[in-house]
Amino acid sequence: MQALVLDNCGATVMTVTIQDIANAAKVSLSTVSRALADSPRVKLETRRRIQQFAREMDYSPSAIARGLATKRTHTLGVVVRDIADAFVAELVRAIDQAALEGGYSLVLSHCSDNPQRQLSAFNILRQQRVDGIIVPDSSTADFFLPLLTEGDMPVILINHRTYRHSVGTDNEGAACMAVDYLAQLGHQRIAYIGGTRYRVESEERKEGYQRALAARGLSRDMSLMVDGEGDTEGGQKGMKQLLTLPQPPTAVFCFNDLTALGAIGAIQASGRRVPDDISVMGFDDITLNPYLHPPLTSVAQQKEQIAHMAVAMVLKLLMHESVPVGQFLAGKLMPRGSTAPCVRPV
Amino acid sequence: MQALVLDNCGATVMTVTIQDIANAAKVSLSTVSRALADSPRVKLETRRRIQQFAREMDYSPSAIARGLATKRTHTLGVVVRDIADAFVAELVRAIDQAALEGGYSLVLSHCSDNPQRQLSAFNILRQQRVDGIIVPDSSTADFFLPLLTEGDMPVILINHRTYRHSVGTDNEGAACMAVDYLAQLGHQRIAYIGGTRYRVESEERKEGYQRALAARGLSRDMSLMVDGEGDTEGGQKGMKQLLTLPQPPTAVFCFNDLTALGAIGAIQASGRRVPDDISVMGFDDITLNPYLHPPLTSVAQQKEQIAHMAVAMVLKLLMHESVPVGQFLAGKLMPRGSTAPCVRPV
DNA sequence: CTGTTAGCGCTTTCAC
DNA sequence: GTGAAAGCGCTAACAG
Repeated sequence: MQALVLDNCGATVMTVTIQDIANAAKVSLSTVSRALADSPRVKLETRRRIQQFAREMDYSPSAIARGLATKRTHTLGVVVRDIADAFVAELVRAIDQAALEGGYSLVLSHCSDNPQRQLSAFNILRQQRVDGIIVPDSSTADFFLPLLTEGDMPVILINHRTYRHSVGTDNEGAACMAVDYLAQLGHQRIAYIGGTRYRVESEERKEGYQRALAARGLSRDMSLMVDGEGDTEGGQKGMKQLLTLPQPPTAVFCFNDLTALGAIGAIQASGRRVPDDISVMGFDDITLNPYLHPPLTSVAQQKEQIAHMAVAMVLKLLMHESVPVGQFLAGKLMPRGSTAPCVRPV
Repeated sequence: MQALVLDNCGATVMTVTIQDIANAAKVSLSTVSRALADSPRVKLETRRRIQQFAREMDYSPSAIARGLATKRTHTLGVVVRDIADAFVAELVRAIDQAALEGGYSLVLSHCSDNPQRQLSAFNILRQQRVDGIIVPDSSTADFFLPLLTEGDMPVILINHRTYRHSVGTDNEGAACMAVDYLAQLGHQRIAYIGGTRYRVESEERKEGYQRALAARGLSRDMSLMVDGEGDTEGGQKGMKQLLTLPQPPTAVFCFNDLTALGAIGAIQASGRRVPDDISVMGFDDITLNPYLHPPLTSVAQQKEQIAHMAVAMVLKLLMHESVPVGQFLAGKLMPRGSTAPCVRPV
């Protein structure tokens, strides 16, 4: 191994540095630095030679030293309440992909529902000197907003329209489309189970829900609008509440797919069937949806696009380029087996 | 704001350094360094005073500078094939928790099924100088193994028994328990849908499956052992194949929950019902299981413990302490609605 | 085209 | 108990 022969530092497990390569190639340290950056300021021949040395010596640049020198770490912080939330995970996957394309990697930080953890998540990312932060889960946004305004680190929130740097889905429009679809199926008593943990988003979807009802001339019944937390349990509770109504809904639009899953559980537990007795519809369109039983009707968010936009926006902010104002993409209706025409219209 | 008054470096957005604090407190830089590390070598009073300054000036230590100086970044790399895989996500969540407790944060890197991405995932983590790597998803292990042996970075694989630094579940034992449970329900024709992507693990679970059959005196029928890839699609395909058998199984044990979900889909598509006609059982016990319809019977892996063991092991390896040989915990049976007594024994 | 030098922000000997 | 100074591995002026 060339590398070993040339290794002039006594220690054995010492990682090879740019200096080692310089010694080996008998050039100065800065020439190596330039050569590795493929700078045209270095003669092509020496450049190749140096790169060859680097390869032979199995050189791996220290991102950390580079970060210290350039004040850019090429890392993005990602703050999630819970990576095990399917939609969040899918978003993070897309963000990682987009980040990789831009030469960035991800530092993941959980913040749970706990203010203390949220603070420590933020501090960790700050100390790690990530170049920017992406928050794919709007349920944690309320906490971060205050912290962010004072810092200079670019932060972008996904699906948090009230924040200036946000991208995501047009929640209201998408929800309206969803509910309109239920109305088209002949449903007249359509309920909404919200997701209080996602304050802003849930309100937007509720707006869309109401707009669709109004457009179809359906009356708005406050008892059909209940709260969930945005998870399976919340959906279950919300649905139970709806089932106690003198006249339960024939269709329910849920804040997200997890909520819908919980709702379906409650419906089946009450001896009713989905979609025969009650149609259920979710939001987000997690990849599991087609494999659920019944397959869950939902409205899909354009995760890949959103992730790309988010990453692009952080990078622009980083370059002090002007960024477009929040872009919110259309949702896409995904009709599946959990919804069916209303068999007993009022 | 005290901090602003004391800020003697011209620039406005300059982050405060240890030097700034030293100037403010009128002590030397090294004293500040010690004080912030709460070293007893600094007089308690000055220590407190310096810490107070740090707080007022909103000082955030640069993990990156510290890393360069100490050669410890306090970050752990996590390589996943797909974070959107529910079990992986849950494991990562637990790892993050355990890492946080040890003062570590996580760098997430996707590697997909693609050798090129796998290599780049590895290189990114190497360049980022993570202190160690945890691979929660054994499906990517085959690729990493070669890379790892030559490096000096501690790497631990979860559920990859053939590797020296591994922790996880006793796959064979857990699978045996699972199949025994099905046998107890009166099933005699029990199938296994494997997960080829998880070569080692799938073989171990298949061993357990066969051991349980043998222990119950049930004959081993090769046609009842089919392949899946370890995802929903694979489960669907595998089940379809089983349904074409002259005498299909009355119960099927699946490599994991996703596979089981796919299998259930195929069963229902064929007009049969779960568990009435065929019982289905998964593995991993993802959190969604109780909310599926029918709720999925599974065998749970002790995710939190495993994550703790994994993190503890990397840290020990890092300290050059001796590590225990692979610890593989027992699985836990989680009987739910997707399995039922066999109604038509042979 | 290449080399010299001064940091980046921190830790850590070594002196006093 | 505190300070001075070297160095971690790299980049980026500034010279030549």
